[in-house]
Amino acid sequence: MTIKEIAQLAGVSSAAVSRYLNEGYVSEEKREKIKKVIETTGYRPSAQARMLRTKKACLVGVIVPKINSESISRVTAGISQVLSARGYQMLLAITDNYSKKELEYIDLFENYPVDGIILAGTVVSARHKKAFKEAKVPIVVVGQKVREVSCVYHDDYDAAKQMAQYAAKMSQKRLAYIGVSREDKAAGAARTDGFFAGLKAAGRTPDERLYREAKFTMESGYAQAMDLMKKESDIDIISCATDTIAAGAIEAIREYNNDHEANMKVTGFGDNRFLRAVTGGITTVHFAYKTSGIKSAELLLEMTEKAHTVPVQIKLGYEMIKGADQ
Amino acid sequence: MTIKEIAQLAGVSSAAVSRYLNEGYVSEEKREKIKKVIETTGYRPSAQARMLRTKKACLVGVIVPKINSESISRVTAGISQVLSARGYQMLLAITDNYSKKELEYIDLFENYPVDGIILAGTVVSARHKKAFKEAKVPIVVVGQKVREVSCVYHDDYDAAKQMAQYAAKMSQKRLAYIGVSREDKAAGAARTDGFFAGLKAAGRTPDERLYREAKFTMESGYAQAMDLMKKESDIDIISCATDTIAAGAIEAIREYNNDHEANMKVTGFGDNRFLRAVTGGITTVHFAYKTSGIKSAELLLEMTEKAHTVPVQIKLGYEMIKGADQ
DNA sequence: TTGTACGCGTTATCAG
DNA sequence: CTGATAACGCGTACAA
Repeated sequence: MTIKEIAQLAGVSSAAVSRYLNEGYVSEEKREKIKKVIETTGYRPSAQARMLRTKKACLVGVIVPKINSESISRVTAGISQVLSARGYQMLLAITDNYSKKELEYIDLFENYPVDGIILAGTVVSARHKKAFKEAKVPIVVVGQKVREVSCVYHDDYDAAKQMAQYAAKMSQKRLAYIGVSREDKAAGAARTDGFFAGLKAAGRTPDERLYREAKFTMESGYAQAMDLMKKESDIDIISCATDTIAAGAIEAIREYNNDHEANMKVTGFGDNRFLRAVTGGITTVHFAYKTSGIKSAELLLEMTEKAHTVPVQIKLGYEMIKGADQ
Repeated sequence: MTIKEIAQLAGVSSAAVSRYLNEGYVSEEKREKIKKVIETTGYRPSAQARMLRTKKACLVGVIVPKINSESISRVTAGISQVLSARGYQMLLAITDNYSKKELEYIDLFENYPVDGIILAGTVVSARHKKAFKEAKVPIVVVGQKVREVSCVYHDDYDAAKQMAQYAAKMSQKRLAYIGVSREDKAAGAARTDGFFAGLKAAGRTPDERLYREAKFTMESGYAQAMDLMKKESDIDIISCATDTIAAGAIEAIREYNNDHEANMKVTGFGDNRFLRAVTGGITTVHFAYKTSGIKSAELLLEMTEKAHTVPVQIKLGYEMIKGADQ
């Protein structure tokens, strides 16, 4: 079904049909005819052809490191909500944590073309920044603070600082921290720095022997927590950079103590609902992930419409969630 | 940057550039020239224009009820893996469990047009079946058994039957089941029927007072488990239709017993990794969700390429996961 | 208000 | 092997 066929069936020109579908400017009489034909044929204009002509794709590319993660899926849900409400479609790309793929997808989407790109960033390298600068379409980074383009991020530093102070109060003995690579400025550098700043503010001296670095997986959290317990003694709190890592740590603690009650607490980041329900709640930080998805999508659409030039940085707050064990 | 400009810069025709980019059929001399120009300009052909011309979008529409769910995100990860390996992009639509939106998106995607649609189905109504029959592009349903189109689904009935027999062995007293709406043939009807069949096979008489129906959320699982404990006594096992519901039940049990050790066990479906790590593992069923995503994408691409006509039904097996508590 | 004609960036055809 | 040229389906100046 093309617009021409519809025009023929309705006995009008294709331009009239096009106008009927878009602006207006068509007499009541023809409007009726066209309407009838469209309804009986179930005609729907081709989005492709329209895009080619109008240069407006109503399409946004979303690049995420992985989809099987609560934080990311909440961000994605927020993005999707805004996009679909505004008639946009979402082209989703999953990079499996390959930084290189992020660049490939930015390139691919740019030339697709999409109207804009939302990147749920992990590591922002120099090559990323170059790509941001040269980008032909608006880009919004969510989850990381970036100077080159607009971004929506969380206050990781302050959250971690406050968390450390909480944890210091809870701890009678030694306090360990399992972080992630500093390459990730948000979950890595900011949380680690904030955490150690919090420790100092609480009058504690950070101890390198009590610091471990994990990947973003439960397995890795499990391994690092095990390592801590085997090599160090008198730890009563293991603070983790994510709830996923915390889940691994909980598993490790249970196993290390042969299912007996252990005198060891775990804290996390992210307020994973599953974890909260099942454990009764550990001390963690609630970040408004869905909100950051919503904000980033709104920001992006605004940029596509108004041709912004000045990058905007939006910092979202957080909420400490006290554990049931505290 | 258009193909014409590239052609001009390289001193060849646009057709030559097109051939260079696709099939071949271009002399070594010109090939060099074109290559150089493309590299210096960073030209990338417009996917839009290509689609319009070739009627091949290299685009697959994926419709899911929600993204913030482990099973769905695993399915999606599988789909994405296959699609990106084969050079396809994924257009993701989230329906928020509105069955009506599924139909809208099918319609939208069909006229987009996309090369095919994967529907992570929940409730398959008569209108769905009508849409399947009238579809102009291949459709694969994942997670539900459907006769009208190809599908990839899990053996929910047998899994539930076996689960009931396990649960019956574990139970000394009364055994409750929290299911979901029968409108969902897979997680609802099949699991419920299988479960009761398993109970009978184990020599138990199903008791309606011990059956509850929940939504697909922790909150709902929590509420139904609470209701069970308040109204019925001597329950020692609560089997749940999903791990998410099971998580809610675990929370309810903990709260009902004021954090004291309860003599009550929970089973689930889905083998949620988070739940396994944190609880030490409840008895559950592992479904190969990622595999079903992979299979459905492979099936769909095969259909787009070979113009299949006969629907294929793929049933995937399952694996019982014994709980640590058993 | 209406229809004609052109162009968006590609690929496919066909004559050279 | 190559280069004009005609589509693909739509939106829109422009003339009527």
